[in-house]
Parts: sequence; C-alpha cells; structure tokens
Amino acid sequence: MSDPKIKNMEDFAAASGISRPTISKYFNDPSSVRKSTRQRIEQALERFDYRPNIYAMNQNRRLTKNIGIMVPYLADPFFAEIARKIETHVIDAGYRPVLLGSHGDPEQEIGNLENLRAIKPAGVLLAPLGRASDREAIEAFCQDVPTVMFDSQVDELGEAFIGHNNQQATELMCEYLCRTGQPPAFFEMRTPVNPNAFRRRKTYCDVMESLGHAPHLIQVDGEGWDFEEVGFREGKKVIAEHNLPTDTILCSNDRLAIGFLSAAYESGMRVGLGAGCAMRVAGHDDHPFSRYTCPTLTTVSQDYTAIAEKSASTLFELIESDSRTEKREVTLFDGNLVMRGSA
Amino acid sequence: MSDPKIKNMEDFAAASGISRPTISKYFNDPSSVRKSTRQRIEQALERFDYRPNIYAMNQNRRLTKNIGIMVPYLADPFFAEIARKIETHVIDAGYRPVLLGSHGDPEQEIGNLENLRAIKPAGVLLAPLGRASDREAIEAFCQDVPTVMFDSQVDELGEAFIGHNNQQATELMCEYLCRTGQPPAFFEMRTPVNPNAFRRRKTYCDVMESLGHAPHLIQVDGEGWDFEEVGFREGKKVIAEHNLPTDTILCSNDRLAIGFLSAAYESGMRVGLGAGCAMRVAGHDDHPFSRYTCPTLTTVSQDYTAIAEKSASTLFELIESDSRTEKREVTLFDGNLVMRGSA
DNA sequence: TCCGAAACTTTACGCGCGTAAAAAATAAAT
DNA sequence: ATTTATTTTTTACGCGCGTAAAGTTTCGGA
Repeated sequence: MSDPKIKNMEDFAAASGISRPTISKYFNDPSSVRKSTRQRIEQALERFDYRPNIYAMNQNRRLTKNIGIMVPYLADPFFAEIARKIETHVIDAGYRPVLLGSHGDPEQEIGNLENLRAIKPAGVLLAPLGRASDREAIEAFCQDVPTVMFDSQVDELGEAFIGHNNQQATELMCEYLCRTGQPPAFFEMRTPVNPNAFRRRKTYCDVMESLGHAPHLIQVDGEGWDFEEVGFREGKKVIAEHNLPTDTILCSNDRLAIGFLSAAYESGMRVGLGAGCAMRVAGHDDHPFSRYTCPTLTTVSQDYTAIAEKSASTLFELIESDSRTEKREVTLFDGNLVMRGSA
Repeated sequence: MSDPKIKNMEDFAAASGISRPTISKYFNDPSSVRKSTRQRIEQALERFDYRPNIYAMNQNRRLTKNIGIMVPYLADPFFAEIARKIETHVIDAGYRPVLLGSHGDPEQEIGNLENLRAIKPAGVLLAPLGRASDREAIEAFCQDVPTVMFDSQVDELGEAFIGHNNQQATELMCEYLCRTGQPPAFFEMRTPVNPNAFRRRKTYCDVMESLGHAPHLIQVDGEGWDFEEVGFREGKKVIAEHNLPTDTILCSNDRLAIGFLSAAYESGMRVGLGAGCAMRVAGHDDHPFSRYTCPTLTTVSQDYTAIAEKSASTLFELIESDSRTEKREVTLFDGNLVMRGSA
C-alpha cells in the first residue's frame, strides 16, 4: 500500500486516475456513474481509504444527505426503539440520521428545530411533543423543510402523518375487557401531554356507550412526562379511596399502567384474572417494559415496525420526488391485542 | 425590520457596521471581543437574525465545536438519562452535542466512531460497549480524537475515565444484605457484556469471604443487551429448581433484577421483607424503573449526576488546555444504598 | 496628558468541494 | 462503420467562512 498522502478529493482523483468531477458525482450518488467507473473508484477507495470532507461537501450541495429524527423523549424506551428503527432505514437509504430528543421540554423542541435548520437537512421525521409544542415554530419549520410527522400530530402540519390507530386499538381493548369481565374505567391524566390520549379517551367513551355501559373517567393530576410516577402516586390514591364502580382499569398508556400496577401491589391489591385477584388492569402501546410488570401487562400494541418503515419511506419519496405533496396523507396502523396476565 | 437580505457573514458585517473578521471572531468565542463590540453584534443579531453557515465554519476551523456523546444502548433509560445530562453540560459550555447510540452492536459502534471522525469533533465522551468493543478501533480513535471514557472502560484507553465505584457499592450492598438476613447469592450472566459486572462479581466474592460466608454465583446463559428477558427467563429456571442455599439474591444489575422480580411473581414467590415473603432480591444501579417494580427494588445507586458532570468537565479542560493529559486520571463515584421493598 | 497594549479594520488568500460549460472519449444503436 | 446518446475530462468559478499580516483606532493606566 504505497500511499501518496491523500488529503482531498483532488489527490484521490489523481491517485485513482479519475477526474475529480466524476469522483464528486460518485459520492453524490454512486449509481450516477458508469458501472466500470464505479468499480474503479471503489477499488481505489479501498487502497487509499479516502473520505470526503463532509463540511465542504454540504456547503455547496443543493441538499445535504442529512435526515433529522426528532422525538419528544429519548429516555422513554418506546421512542428510543422507534427512533432506532427509523435510524436504520435512514442509513440503509444512504442518508445520515441526526437524532434529537426534546426531553419533554417545549423550549428544547424549538431549539432542536433550530439546530436542524442549521444542518440544512434533506428532510425531517418529527414526533412532536404534542400539546406543549409551539405550533407556530413547527409550522414555520415545516414550510422550510420537508417534514413527515409520526406518533402524534400537531394540527395538520407536515407533509404526511404516520401513526397508530388509536380508535381501532382502543375499541379492540374495550370490547375485550367488556366481553371478559366488568366494563373498564378509564385511567388517565387530566391534561395529557399527548394528543393520542384524547382519541383514546373519546373512543373509550364511545365504545362504552355503544355497549350500553356508562363511561367512567378517572382523571388524575400530574404534569410532564414522568408517567410511571403519576400512575403510581395517583393509582395509590384511587385504590385507597376504593369507590370504583368496577374492578377493571384501562390505563391511557402502558407507562401509566406500570405505575398503577406498582401502586396496586403496594396496596395489597392482587391484579390479574385468576381466583383471588381483586382487579384487572390493562394498558396501551405494548411498551418494551410491559412484559416485565407484575403481573405482566395486558395491552394493545402499536405497530412500531410499520410506523417506522412507512414514516421513513414516505419521507424518502418526498425527498426524491423533490416536490411537496399535493394532498397531506394520513396513515394509521392497527394495533393488536396482547393478552398477558393483568387483564 | 428593514432587511437588506442577509445571506452571509459579509452582508451581516456590512449591516451591523463591524468588520467581518471581528464577526468571525465573535462567533468563535463571544468573549474574545470587546464588550461594547459584543453588544453591538448581539444587537444587530436580533435585528437581522443571521446565523453563520455551520458547514463553512467548520471547514476551516482548527477545531469544531462539536462534541460526540456515544453510549452503548440508547433504549436503556439509564444511558438515555446520563446522555441527556451530559448533553446539557455540553450545550451550556457552548459546544454542540452529537448523540450516538450503538444499540449493543459492535459494528454499529465502529460505524459510529467513523461518523464521529467525519465530523472532526473537538472531543468525544464515550461509553463503550465493553467486552464486545473492538479494542483496536477504539484505540486508534482515541489517538486521533481527545476522548474521555465513562461508565465502562476498555483497557486503559482514553484520556481519562469517570465511572461508578463498583467495589464500594457492591461492598455496601453485600454488607447490608448480610447484616439484615441471609447472605446473598449473586445472580449474573455467565459472560457479561459489561466490564463493571466483573468488578461486582469479584467484590461480591471478596466480601462474602471476608465475612466468613461461601460465595454462591448463579451464572446464567444469555447474550446481548436484553437483560430483563434474561433475568426473567433464567430467573424462572432458578426459582423452579429451588436448590438455592439462601433466600437472598443479589443481581448484578437492576435490569436483571427487574426480570427476576417478574419471574418470582409469576412463580408465586413473594419477594420482600415482611412476613409471608419467601425471598429477598436486590439490584445495582438505581435504574429509573427500579422504583416501579413489585415490590420496589432495593438497590445501590450510581451517581449519574456526578459522573455526567465530571466526564463533561474533564473533557472541556482537556480541549481548552489543548494538550493531552500526561497521566490518565480515573475517577470513581461512590454509590448509595437505596432501601426499598425488595430486600 | 501621553503611551503602550489591546482591539479592530483592511486586504488578501485558501480550504475542499459543488457545479456549470465545452471538449473529448466511450458506449450503444443503426 | 457511422451516427447518436451517454459518460467522462478539462477548465474554471464560486460557496461562506477561517485566518494571517499590516495598518489604524480605541482604551486603560500612570
């Protein structure tokens, strides 16, 4: 390996015997050069292991190869997982993922949008905070950068939305619970941070009424993203007061349910289906931890994989067609009932 | 807001009445220009809201303001949390954090190192995978980029290491368990991915011997980072065989303990201290979820905050002194006993 | 008040690459 | 073999900013 010190693309062009503009074209899109040329370049690439300077590359490109991925809360394994799946798709499609989490903080979300702007991304996959998001900031951003929203939407922003079918999934769970025992009460935060919670609440009420039961909402206090804490603290209160009209609790999401289950355990309430069990508890999302609760949590799954795949591919099409969508498309994936021990 | 279209630094210099080199200096380090000048610039900045092109900036800088933060597994809330804390320090110090997770995959870790190289970071904070890490790749990286390791170390690599005092913490827990009940058996993976696990095992054995008890290691099968799954599956086996010499289990980490507790619950073994409890279970780390297990998990905490703060500040000093450290410094922070319901 | 140091301005060059245009070479098709 | 379409080479410019050098202004302190 004789190496005449490859410092830049010019050196590499000389060393590989190919002109610099062609090399440049190759790095922009390997399939844009003739096959024989491509092979020669890749061969030289192994010999000299040159990598173009990404700063110089991106400075003059019409569009960078960066794709932003932004989620509201990275410490929630649910978002960490879906972000990871999306990351993989982004890499496979030849882009560079840039992962950002907002830690539940609206200001951080705005800051992240600014940081994303600064890197001039080809597109962004955005799961917004929801209620707390700055609508105007997001709207302005979507105007400048092709953005696909997932998980939760703020108004009708973004070129497309890919999410979970909260209505179908909640129906599924409500019907299951009603069929197999007492109709559920709905345990949720009074002012949920996430818009999905509203759909779940509404669907719960609708289903209950259509089945001839009176809906019963247990709306507890609590702010922020520490759902387990809220579920635990408020769950203890609810259980202590024991004026529930039913023995079945449907939590608005799994993280609340995880806290609630812990509260039930501490309160000496045995949760589950068998004899000697005093109540049933169900969740929503199929959170990664829901299979390790005590008892394991019966829930309804989100189709992570499909949501991640569809979000990514939608953005890729958007970018590659180089055009804004005429009609904003909304895609929802159905959930599946995951029957475990708690209900 | 009359705006003569600010497109670049030159326009902004003209509009603000300050020379471009001074503006450039300001963006490199605001404190490097005179106070009155700084105010004039910041005033103009508000009027025109110009932001320098980061690609052009970084192309010619000796050192970018980027700082890489890399953790082995972002879907583990422990790492997500510590990464978040570090991120905050990085931003406060005027740098740009770039967060990367390796998803437990050595190849991804290598890929991440390459990606970090490409952005020419001022420094990197690295929590390596551990046993699975490619030692040579990391060594080569550390040679090129000022790197501070945290959480777990690979050999003696990096300019410094900041971590958890596994020995002190394990001693603390072992002594507590022995003082308050039967001496513990140690539940762990046969071939742990994380070097910290080895220290914990060794310390467990040492303490047990010094207290006159025979160490008892329960080494279970399992690969990868799905610790809860391993704890659950193997926990069930261990409990079913019920040939334990003790009623007390010390898990090598909280995630194993979370799985183990779930297994105990499913097996009908009541865990805790009160009457009617058949066994005690303890963990290690004070994982964010450990306060929501059933029963809540007695564990020994890692000082997240201190580790994050010290890691970051160590790197900043390294960068700002513009010199490699003569002596590699190792800092360990003590853990605290967190007494909850399980032991 | 003066002087020296510090900060700023002017001028100028270069970084590494994108990209446009025209000329040359190659491949595909008749 | 000739034409035609495609790809590559040559040449050249510019992006937005870092930074060096030399000259000019401003500032703090005695």
